[in-house]
Parts: sequence; structure tokens; C-alpha cells
Amino acid sequence: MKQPPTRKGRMAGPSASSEAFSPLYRQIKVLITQDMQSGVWKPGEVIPSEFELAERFKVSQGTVRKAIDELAAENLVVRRQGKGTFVATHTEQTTRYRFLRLAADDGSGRGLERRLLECRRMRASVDVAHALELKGGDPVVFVRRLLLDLQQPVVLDEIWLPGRLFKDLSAQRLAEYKGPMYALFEAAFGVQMLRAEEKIRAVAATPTAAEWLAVAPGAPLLSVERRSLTYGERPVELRRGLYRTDAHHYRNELN
Amino acid sequence: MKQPPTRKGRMAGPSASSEAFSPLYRQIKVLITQDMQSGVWKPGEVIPSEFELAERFKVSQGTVRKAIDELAAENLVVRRQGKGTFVATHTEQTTRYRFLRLAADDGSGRGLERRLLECRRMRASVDVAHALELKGGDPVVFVRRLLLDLQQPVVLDEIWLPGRLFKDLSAQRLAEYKGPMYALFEAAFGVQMLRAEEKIRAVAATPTAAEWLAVAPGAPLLSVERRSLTYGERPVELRRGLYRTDAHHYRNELN
DNA sequence: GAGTGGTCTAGACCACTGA
DNA sequence: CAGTGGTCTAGACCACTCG
Repeated sequence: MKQPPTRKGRMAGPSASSEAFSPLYRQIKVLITQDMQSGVWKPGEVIPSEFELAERFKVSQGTVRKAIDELAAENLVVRRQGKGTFVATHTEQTTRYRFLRLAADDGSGRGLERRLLECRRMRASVDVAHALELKGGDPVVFVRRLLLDLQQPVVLDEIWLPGRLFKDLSAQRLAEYKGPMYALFEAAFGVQMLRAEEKIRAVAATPTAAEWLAVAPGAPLLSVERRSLTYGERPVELRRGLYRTDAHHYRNELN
Repeated sequence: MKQPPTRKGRMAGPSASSEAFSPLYRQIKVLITQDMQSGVWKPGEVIPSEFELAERFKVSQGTVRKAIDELAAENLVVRRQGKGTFVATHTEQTTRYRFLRLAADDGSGRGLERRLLECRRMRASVDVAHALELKGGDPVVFVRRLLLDLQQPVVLDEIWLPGRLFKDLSAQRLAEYKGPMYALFEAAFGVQMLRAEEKIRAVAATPTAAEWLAVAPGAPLLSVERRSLTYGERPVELRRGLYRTDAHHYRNELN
């Protein structure tokens, strides 16, 4: 408000030195993110109004606004005119299948049925540990499940989660919970999936995969390997999905 | 500047009626887009400065800025501090393979080799016509080509383009041109690919596809069907790619 | 140093929501 | 009606590029 930021800005911490220039609104974005990460405002809750945050941080409303603009662009928050700004959540209808790019070829309805096949604790293999930035042998939770559309199996998912973050996760817990899996993770374990990277390949169905998905062994399947990240780019899920694409497809938008 | 927009704003045309509210910056965004579409500023060229546009449209710089912000977010323009704002192009190094999501598993180099297999004019089949919003039997240009990485075939592309837009496109033209295909389309035909939708499936290699890609018949391949759009959401390309994914993968980011 | 995009402010008013 | 996000302005100054 008084002295504009030079090189580092007036909000520079005690460790200030030769770091890159960071505008005020970006520093404020970090502060807001920290409060979300530490649970001051939980998924689905409102955050303070732009004017209140502006006063708190001693900047103008426009600066706070620009910070929130970026958070909204990254889907960390959702703005609702007249109501407020809310921490993003996987719970709501509109954002439920935010990460699922599968669509029926005929554009037909949603509402996939879930069938839990397996949930157990195990030790991370080398590649799973690597993907989750754990040490080999660290405890992980392993989940296997099936997604069906109109009784037809469509997706076979294998999921690995860091054991330390998902202590009480059990088959019963998963089976009982009605909403999407990520909503449970948010509510019960405080783990928010913010972003993910996927690697997609075509593979031949192994005998066991073929059985679960009701296709012939060797049939082509889409292999979707997802790494989900939370605050600070920390990986918190590895998921390998096998998709039947005879009546569905993976849709993507390029910009 | 004088009277703020109400319902439709002061830039409302003569046809103003019960349309939805459109803020000033969005109306200006449309005006800028129209000038790009009509070729007043061509791909790679600078557009006028924010202050100049502000004066031209009789609004403040901040309003023009917000319009350009959105255009930049949609990759229609690129901002360069100290230099100006440029119409996006597929010509430059950084944006050459903007739509190609293929990556080598070992993260190795770029530089795919292209091999043109076929280029001829034909009549659109029903499904091609539908995808390109043409009538069945309308003229289209058909292109088949191979992409190779380290002498290994990786992608077999089949491409259909509206015949009316690509009158002089020939095998020779394609073979001579060194840069990316989309750069040629921009420069020679004034067709800019702004956005695309892809549908991805796993399929079994047909005998002929298997031959081109040097895999066994029936081997799993990634099928990538792309519809590319230009201004006004007009489809101007249909592309069916078959990707070998034994040493490469399709990468995607979910937000 | 002139010109461009980028940041920041202070204040006004509009559009939308809900009590 | 008050409170929230959304738009718009006018003006100041900073960061970057290039001649």
C-alpha cells in the first residue's frame, strides 16, 4: 500500500536474498494457499471476502482479486457471485468426476456403478514407491475395483496410496461410503487431490484383466496411469486403470 | 468511459434486444478476435499496444488488458513483456508440437521424422463429412503419413481436410515444406488451428496398419481421433492417428 | 530513453444471492 | 436490504526489450 515491491516486495520474509521477483498478488496467493492446506478453511467452505482479505493483508481488493483469479484458474477455489469464494471439493455434483475423462460413445448417461474387489495393506514395490516418492518397502494401501456402466464392466482400477496418510482406510470404509472416492479422502483423511498427470497407452489384456472386464485375453485395452498430487506437488495416489474402449472413449481437449 | 454497460453495454449493436449481459471487456475481446480472424493481424505478428487499443475502443487500458488476458489464456495470442502481444502461431519452436501429446518413455529428445505416404483428393464419406460439418460427397483432401522416432515408426496419421479451404494442397507442397504441417496451413491457406478435441481408444492393429508401424497384426495401438477447430468453432481437420505405445505414451494433465 | 506489458491502488458502480 | 463477487476507470510506477 505504501512502498511497492522491489525485487522481492514488502512481504519478503527474513530469508530474503537473491530470489526471483515475485509480485504482491503471488505472495498473497501463497498465503491463502497455506491457510487452505493447513485446514483453516476446509473443502466446500467459504473463504473470507476479497475486502476482508485485502484488509488483513494490507493491500487493495484488486490485488487480492488477482491472487484468487489464479487460484480459481487452477481449480483450487470456486467463485460464486453474490455468495463468496469456496475451497474446491470433489463432493459436489458438478465436480464429482473431475478427473475421469471416460465418456460413452453414444453420449449416454453417467452414474457408473462401483464394485470393490480388494483392499489391503502391503509394502510398496520399487516402481510404486518411486511414483509416490516413498522408500521401497514403505507401507501402502492397495485397492482394486471395477466400474460398470449398465452392468457392463468398463474400468478396472488398481490404486496405491501412501500408508501413513490413509491409516484407517479399509474395505468396509470404502464400501460404506456413497460418494466418490476422492470425496472420502477429503473428508476422512484430509487429503485433497488438486491435480494429476496421466500416461496413456494401449495394452493387451492379461488373462486376469480380461476376466474382470469380460473381454478376450489379448484384447486391446487403454492403460491409464495416473499420479495425483496435493499441495506442494506432493504425490498422494498412483492409479493404474484399464479401460474397455469398445463403447467408451477417453476424451481430451487441446488448447 | 462515460456510461457503463447496462444489460448489453454501450457497444451494443443495432440488433440489441434480450441478449445476456456481456461485459465491456468481452465485447472488446470479440472485436480483437474478429480482426485476427479477418487477417488484419496475421499469426506471428504484433497487435497494437494495450494503450493504443484502449484509445481506439474508448475504454481504459485495464479493460483492454482483461480482454487480452482471456485471449492469452485461450492461446489465441502470446504476450511478451517489453515487446508486445503477438497473434499465436504454430511456427515457433516453443509452440510447434502444441497439439501432440506423445512423449518418449525415457523422456528422450524430440525431432520426429515425417514420411509422407499419400495425398489425394476424394469425396467425403458420411462420417468424415459429419465430423467436418460438410455434406456427404463434398471434396476433401486426404493425407496419410508416418512419424518416426529414431528410424522407428511411431505414428500413422490419416488426415481429412475440407477441399474448399485447401485448394492447392498437394503431395509436393507437403513434402517441400519443412516446418510443422499446421504452420503450412497457417501460412499458405490462412487456416489457423486454435483448439482441438480428441477421442482416444485402444484398438487392434489391422494388417495394413501393422505393416506401416512394424508391429504384429492385432497388436494393441492407441487410436487418437482429433477434430481441430478454427475461429467460430468451425471444424477444419479430422485426424485419425494410430500410435505405437511400446516406447512412447500419451501424456495428459488434469486440473 | 522510449515503448511495451505487468503490478498496484482507490474508488465507483453493477449483478447476483439470500435473509 | 446488506454483502459478495464482477466490471471499469485513471493514474502511478515497475520490469523488460531494444535501439
